[in-house]
Amino acid sequence: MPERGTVTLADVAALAGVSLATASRALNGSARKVRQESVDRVHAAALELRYTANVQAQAVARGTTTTLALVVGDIADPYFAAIAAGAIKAADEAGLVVTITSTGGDAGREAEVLAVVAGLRPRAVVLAVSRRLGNDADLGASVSRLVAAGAGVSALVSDLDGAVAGVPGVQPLVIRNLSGAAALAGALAELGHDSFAVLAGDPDLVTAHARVEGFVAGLAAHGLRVPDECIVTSEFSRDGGHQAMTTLLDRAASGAASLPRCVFAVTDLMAVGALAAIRERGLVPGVDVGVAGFDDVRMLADVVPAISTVRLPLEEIGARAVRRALGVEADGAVDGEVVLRASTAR
Amino acid sequence: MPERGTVTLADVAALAGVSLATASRALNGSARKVRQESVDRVHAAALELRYTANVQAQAVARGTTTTLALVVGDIADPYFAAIAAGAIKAADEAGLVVTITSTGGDAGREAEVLAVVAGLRPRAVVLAVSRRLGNDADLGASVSRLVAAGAGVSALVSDLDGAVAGVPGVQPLVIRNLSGAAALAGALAELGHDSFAVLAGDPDLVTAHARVEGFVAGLAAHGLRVPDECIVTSEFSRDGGHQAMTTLLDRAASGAASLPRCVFAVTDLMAVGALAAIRERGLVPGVDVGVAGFDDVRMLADVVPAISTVRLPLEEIGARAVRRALGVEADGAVDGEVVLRASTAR
DNA sequence: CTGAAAGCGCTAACAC
DNA sequence: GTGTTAGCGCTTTCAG
Repeated sequence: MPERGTVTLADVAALAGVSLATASRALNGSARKVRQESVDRVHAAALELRYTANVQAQAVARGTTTTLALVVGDIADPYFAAIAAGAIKAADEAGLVVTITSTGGDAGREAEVLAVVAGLRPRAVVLAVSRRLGNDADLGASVSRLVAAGAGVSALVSDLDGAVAGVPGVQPLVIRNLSGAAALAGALAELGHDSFAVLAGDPDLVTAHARVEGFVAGLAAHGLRVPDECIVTSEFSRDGGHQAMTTLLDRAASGAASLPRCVFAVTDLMAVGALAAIRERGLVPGVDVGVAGFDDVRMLADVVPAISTVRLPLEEIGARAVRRALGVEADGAVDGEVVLRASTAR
Repeated sequence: MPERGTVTLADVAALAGVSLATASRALNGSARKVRQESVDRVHAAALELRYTANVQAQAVARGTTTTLALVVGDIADPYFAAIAAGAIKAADEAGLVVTITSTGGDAGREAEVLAVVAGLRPRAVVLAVSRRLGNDADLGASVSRLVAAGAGVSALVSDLDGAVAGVPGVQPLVIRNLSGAAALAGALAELGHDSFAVLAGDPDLVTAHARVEGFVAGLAAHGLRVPDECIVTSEFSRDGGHQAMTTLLDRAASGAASLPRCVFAVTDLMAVGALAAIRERGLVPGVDVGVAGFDDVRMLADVVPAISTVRLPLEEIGARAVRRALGVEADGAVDGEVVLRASTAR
């Protein structure tokens, strides 16, 4: 029984009665031609032996891998999960296997993770991480090492693209958070909303920052503004949204300030938290105070009231990012689409 | 400038003035001892050259990889995403890189995907896919090939575990859907509910099937039963839940049957769909008709009314699955925990 | 403790 | 067309 440990190409070649080289050529479309009969014999042998080529060995021999590395902040986050889904699909279509590493949102781990990724010698890498303002230097360094090692790199960045976009060899896919948020602001203004607050999340996050900037700018274009004290920061999460909204509510309750009639949360998750906070005070979200989010997280479609938001084609973004990294996609920008729903009905 | 293309161990050895062998031994804890001075010189050289070992080459030489393959149904599904997150974390702790492949829920693609996975020669593989009743034979074949190739395999299965659990070398992690659903049924019965329906999802899915069975059995233990016509099948999705619930509602409206006062959806997503359907008819979910789900999807925590469910520690499940595949976890079963909330308040 | 050399499984010139 | 023979980058005996 030849079924012992692992079957190698040599085993197949032997069984087929051809040389290693011929077997290799028969099993994958090499440039060289192989007589049909040999091809058949080799295939038969491979099948009989249940041979599966060792990808690692092929990579070493060829000097190039079939791996696409995807680095995400947190795969459990629906935002990244959706991007990952799109990326996996596109990579699959390109015959690449996706390797996912997670930074856990920890900027410190980022360098470490990228070092591991570099060891993989991926054909391309897609970076879908939560960038923080400032610490772009080291990221830039790690990334240029990847590029030097031959990997095409695509990064998903916000409008405020820092280091990465500047590194040669990087094909950024920029998500236009700025203009998306501005468009949302405009739409809300046209709905007649005129008193706003922003649940800004973590101001150090590039994404959050850009959305706040965009929203404020969009409002300004309509002659409206958000008082500084109405831009409240918190964690970039459901609970952060809940907490920030509670702060606003508390302030109004104590008479320290009036309650804004419309609140923009920089992500749907925060918007959901805000909804809960509003409800806890006995107010009706969407009526007493409007709430808008960003991303259009699918899973939140049934939240009541339905959340007005800026829809981002997440899966498509993932797919386009891999295509960019592979160098087959020219367009490097993605726009969000404003979707008005019941949460800001007035 | 040595920074050209890729830096190899030979470059490092040369710069450090030692042999290839010594450099190799210095860079990773080989059994053999290396003089401290040499170690330092090698490390210095590696640092200077920005050397990163080629993982593939190491794999070929060592005959073993540092890859853990995770096969999921659909990474965009929060259920799988959570499992993936836990798996990635645990793999990371074991020094393994995770490769994710998605079957897209397509049983046909499964064999294909597993062939690719086999080529990766992963140290271990975790199968987190939606199994269908019946077609276990081929899966079993593919899996035993993986096992033969030296991979530890862990599969997440329901109580109704078919082929996989039987394949030698497989360390199944069984999720006790049956008893979880039974416990939920019991809890609802004790709450006083006495008229039930089940939104069964796709009856061919092992998971859905087990949950229905368990629920029915749990009810039976309390002397209650679900009329056959009240077990309605549909897609295993949010929309499926909506549609199935609508069917029930229609029936009641036409006087063909009375409306069950409590509905069990085999997954939270379906429960959400059911909530929406109930609301569309002007009824109040949680009051006019109770709804319970399964999984306790985190993202759905803010849905109103809060959904009673069976909580599954998804991330932990992912982590344990990799530990099982690695052979370091003995316990092969996971229990869900019944969580009663407003949706079944009565 | 260190180096030379033989692989690991496969590919790619380079001959025949 | 097909076989021979170098490698790919790294690990690991086996001698010093």
